Amino acid sequence: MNVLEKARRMLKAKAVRPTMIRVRLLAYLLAHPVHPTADQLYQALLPGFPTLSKTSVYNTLDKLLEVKLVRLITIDEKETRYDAGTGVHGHFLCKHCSDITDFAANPDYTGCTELSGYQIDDCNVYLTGICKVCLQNINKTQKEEKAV
Amino acid sequence: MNVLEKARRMLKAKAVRPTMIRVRLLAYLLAHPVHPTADQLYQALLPGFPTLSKTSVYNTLDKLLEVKLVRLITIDEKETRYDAGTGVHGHFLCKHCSDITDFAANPDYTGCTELSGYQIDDCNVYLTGICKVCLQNINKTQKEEKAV
DNA sequence: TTACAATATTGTAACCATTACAATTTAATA
DNA sequence: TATTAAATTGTAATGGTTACAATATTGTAA
Repeated sequence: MNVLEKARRMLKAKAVRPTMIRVRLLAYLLAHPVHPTADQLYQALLPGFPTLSKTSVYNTLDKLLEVKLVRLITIDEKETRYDAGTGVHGHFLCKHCSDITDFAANPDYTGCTELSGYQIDDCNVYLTGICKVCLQNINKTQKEEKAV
Repeated sequence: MNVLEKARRMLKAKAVRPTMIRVRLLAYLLAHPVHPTADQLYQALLPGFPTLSKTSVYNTLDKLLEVKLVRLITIDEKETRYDAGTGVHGHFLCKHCSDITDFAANPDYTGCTELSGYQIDDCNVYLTGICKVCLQNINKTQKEEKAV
């Protein structure tokens, strides 16, 4: 089953009309788990969908958020990112290359005294730092500078 | 020691000039751990500091962030909030009343395979849901509606 | 199929938090 | 006091997001 069909079924399962935009946008998110911004989604879908408007991207994302097929990621305060990845997982933002890496995280705060009696609907774990690749590049550069 | 003096000492310890704005803003954050927005800080400080400008609030926050006396909270994608609370703790956002509650959280992801070799500098845990008080109000309202 | 109503999409303009920048003020040092 | 660096301010711009009205599309029923 290709990703378009998969997206179509996911939408139907949530009783959301599987319109062109919705299917394509969800399919893109499923096929490209890189947490794109709204603008990146717009730019990516535009070639295959020339009548697409930015507003429609936002409308579509709102609808997908509403039925929880998509999650918001606010790890970067500059712009919101979107993720169709299911299941709880954390996000690591590299301050050097701005890439976001997923990692396994399923924290349990039900026993937390401060939150006793609270209804917890959603959980996001955001880490920031420097990723492996950037660390290696930085080390390499420093050695070269020393050598000079 | 009052909170202004405490703020002054914290700034000196970080080698940041304890200017009027910085001392007052940090003191306000220490005394009001409610995670205000930049605009809320501006409105709160303005009466006691009529020449204050919005830009200065942002500049001051940037400086305090730089020396890590303040943390960013991006749990709400609409606007950034600021927190002078020290130590790792999580934030719970009530979707009903928009209040943010702190809770103890000190997750350890150093053993996480996906992040092996990564340098982790900062950690934020964001939960959303409905707080105790709002849950009780909702229940009360529902009972009253049933009674009618 | 056709007509109608509901829903979805689009373009434009507005909104608003944040930032850029240049001018002014304040503070530190000699 | 003079000099210089740092801090503060006001204005204008930036840019992601949203409001809204017009248009297009879809689903349903006759």
